[in-house]
Amino acid sequence: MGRPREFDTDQALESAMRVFWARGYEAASLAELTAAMGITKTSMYAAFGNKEELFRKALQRYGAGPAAYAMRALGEPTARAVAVAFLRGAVRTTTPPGGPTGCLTVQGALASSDDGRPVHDLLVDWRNDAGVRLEERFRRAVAEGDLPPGADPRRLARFIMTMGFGVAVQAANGLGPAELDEIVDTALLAWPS
Amino acid sequence: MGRPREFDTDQALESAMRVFWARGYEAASLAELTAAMGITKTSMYAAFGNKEELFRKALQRYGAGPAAYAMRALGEPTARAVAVAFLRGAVRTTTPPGGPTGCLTVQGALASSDDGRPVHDLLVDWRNDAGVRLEERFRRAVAEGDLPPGADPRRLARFIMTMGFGVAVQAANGLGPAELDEIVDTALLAWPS
DNA sequence: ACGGTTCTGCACCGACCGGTACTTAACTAC
DNA sequence: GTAGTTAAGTACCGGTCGGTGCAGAACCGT
Repeated sequence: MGRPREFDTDQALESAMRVFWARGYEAASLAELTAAMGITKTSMYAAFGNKEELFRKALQRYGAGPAAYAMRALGEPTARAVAVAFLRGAVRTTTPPGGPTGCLTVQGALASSDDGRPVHDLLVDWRNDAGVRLEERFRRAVAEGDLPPGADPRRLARFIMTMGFGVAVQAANGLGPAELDEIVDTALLAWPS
Repeated sequence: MGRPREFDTDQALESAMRVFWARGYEAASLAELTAAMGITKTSMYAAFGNKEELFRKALQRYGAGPAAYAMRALGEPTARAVAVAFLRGAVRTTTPPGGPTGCLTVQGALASSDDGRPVHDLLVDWRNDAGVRLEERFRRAVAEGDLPPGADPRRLARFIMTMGFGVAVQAANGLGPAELDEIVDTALLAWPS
């Protein structure tokens, strides 16, 4: 009951996510966010709480959308296939045809003022969690004989994550998917046979 | 002639560089910068011009100091030694015992508002230039027979740069030098024999 | 001693920051 | 029709942003 909302919250959140993606958390002003969302500040606060909450929800949406490749990659049958799917996914997501380059979780708040500390820490945790999940998947691969017995799952996971972060920076640097795929091919030469 | 300056510009610039390093360009406020430099805003403007000029000079100092490892690495005798020196240097610089973690050129302005665009572009150029110099060094290595004839210098340079950027993000994520060195060791398995 | 020059410290500028109080509009239940 | 509820729009809040005008202080050459 009450007056119905005149905008689509999913759509507005998608727009906000793109602004955060392009600008980072702190540099994305409420004025630019709400302009992109097509609503007023008042409506944003009523619907999402505040700027930080809006970012948290945008990050959630990012994880379920553009960054879903990371979870999907874990489902690949072999450790090598997981690594390949993960890095190819990173390349695609960081170089979308009609969207911001780079990775929201990397450029969202790599460095920040004291005010942005909560979001900074949130993203640190997000990135580390992704590494832990990759590590667990590789540990399973060792148990399944899919990786050599001497392989170090944690080390391999960190290596793949590091490449992913590097790809995100290179994408922000202007490299395209073809060039990034080449880099990924080179990196995969390090993968244990 | 005129009243002599009461502070050491080099020392003040060093302090400013550290603040930019920890906060990034836009999130570093003039208040925090000048507090760290031990001078007033007026003195800063008189000595360095404005915030953007201060950053440019801090970046120059960063290149000549903490990031000098990059230029130094180019002087190594073999391509492999260059790659090793470059990545080990990146690890050391992004995890200083008593300084900010990560890399100033990466977290300085990966994403920014419109106001920060000039600095953003400056850092993009800085990072790309580093890659080009590495590429030129590897091209020379191919000519000298130091790398296999089929090796692709550009691709190898981009791979090493990507690892360097990834290391910078992992350092900001909290990883220490020992863990980062492990990651570098893993990456170097991809290096052509 | 004195004019010229440069640096310092304080107060202040307009603009924008994230966030909100309040009025009005649009709906539902009765 | 009317009371209750929620959304939308405007106008505003104190605080901070990068940047500056101005007066006085510290030096130089003469």
